[in-house]
Amino acid sequence: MARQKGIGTRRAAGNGGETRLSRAAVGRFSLYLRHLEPFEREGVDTVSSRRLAQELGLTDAQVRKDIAFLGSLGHRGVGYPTRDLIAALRRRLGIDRQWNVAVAGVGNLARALLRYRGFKQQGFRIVALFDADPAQIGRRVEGLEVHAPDALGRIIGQSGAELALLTVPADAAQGVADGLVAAGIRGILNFAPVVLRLPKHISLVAVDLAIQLEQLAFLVDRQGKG
Amino acid sequence: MARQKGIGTRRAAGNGGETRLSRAAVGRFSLYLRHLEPFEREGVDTVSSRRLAQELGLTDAQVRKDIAFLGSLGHRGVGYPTRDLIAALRRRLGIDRQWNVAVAGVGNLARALLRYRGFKQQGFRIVALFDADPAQIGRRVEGLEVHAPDALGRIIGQSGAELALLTVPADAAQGVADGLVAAGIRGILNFAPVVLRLPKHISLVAVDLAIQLEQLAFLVDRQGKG
DNA sequence: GGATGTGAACGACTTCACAGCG
DNA sequence: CGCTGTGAAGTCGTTCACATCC
Repeated sequence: MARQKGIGTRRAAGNGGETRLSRAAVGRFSLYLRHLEPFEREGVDTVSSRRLAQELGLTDAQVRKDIAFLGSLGHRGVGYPTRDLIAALRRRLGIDRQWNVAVAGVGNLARALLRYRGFKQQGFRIVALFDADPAQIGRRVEGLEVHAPDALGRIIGQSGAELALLTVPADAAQGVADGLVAAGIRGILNFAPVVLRLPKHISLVAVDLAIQLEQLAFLVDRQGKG
Repeated sequence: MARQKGIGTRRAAGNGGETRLSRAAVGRFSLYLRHLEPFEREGVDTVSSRRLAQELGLTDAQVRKDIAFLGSLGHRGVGYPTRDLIAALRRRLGIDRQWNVAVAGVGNLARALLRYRGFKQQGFRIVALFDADPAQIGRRVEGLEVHAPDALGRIIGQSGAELALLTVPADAAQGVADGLVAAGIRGILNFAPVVLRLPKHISLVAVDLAIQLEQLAFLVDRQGKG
């Protein structure tokens, strides 16, 4: 609707060199990072694109293309220095520093996330909890006090949280998300099965568990047929 | 590696008409389905591609292309009948029947999934629980007994579970997955942060929470810069 | 008029294939 | 020789634009 008409979308000259960093590639960066971290501890100080590809189920060319976005840190005939590669990945992913995280909705999912060691390991620190249930407010979960929704603005500001995990019921999600945005949160990881409407400057990643399970059912169903 | 060389991968004739159903499209099917179900209850008996697109943040052309995979069930000048569209989506997703699901690893994440109403609503029924912790074995969670890992073969067979949710710690994941496969499971939804190696005939969907949070950090980081 | 269905254009991502260099 | 880095080719998915039909 209301897009451009005919010739329109011409870009600079030819196709140049610089391709943009694709979203899919960013997901693989996390994969590389997690896979490399044990290597560093085990003293594997060099890794080839072939090895990474095989162990992660990718092609070697793709691994090299991805890593090329981090700069020229490989050595021809040898491979990539594990240490440098990890550092470059962390920098590129924006996790070469600590991120403070708020959690809205303290149910089982939130508790699972609170105990998940992977977050802390990658520099994510959960600093604030919120729940609408009066029975939860004031209680402590994993050492953190649960706050009422009307404390969002104050507590988010104090805690320095920039990211939020949204684990409230579907019908409350949009309202709570709006509150988080008003409180100054910059990005939301949404677990509620609804499509959130947020201002453009707020980043959003959605994880929908029912959709994943449906995808699995589809694949199995398909496997059974042709 | 060890791929084909030159001419290789030729496909039937030209490019014909039939395009394959993309993975991304399947994910959107779930989205459409969830969005449409309330409409049916509210008596909205027709819906246009434009409306769906706007409410889900897509383009109308994409919605039409997706729905075209389900057959020609729209009426020009009118839209799609909600009821038919829902039925076609469920059939295509393979959820026009019940799926029995086993859960391996009864931690907080599993408990969250057990309570998640969206699963049951879409025809997924959790029928068996497993955990390696002796303190859990024999206890009941949400009405289901927790079984020891060595009962996998017997219980999976009895319960008729075809899908499994894998919510065990990373270092146990591959071993438990192998056990699930040996027990006759046909698809695994993996929450452990490892890349599983499975036989080709077993379907796999992976949900990695740390990766999602890292994506969010990347987006926020990027938004802050250029 | 209004909305579907769809070839064609477009753009994004992946793989190929090889030059370049340690 | 082995492995990286990268244009070029290929594949896949999305958007455009319009014929078509109620």
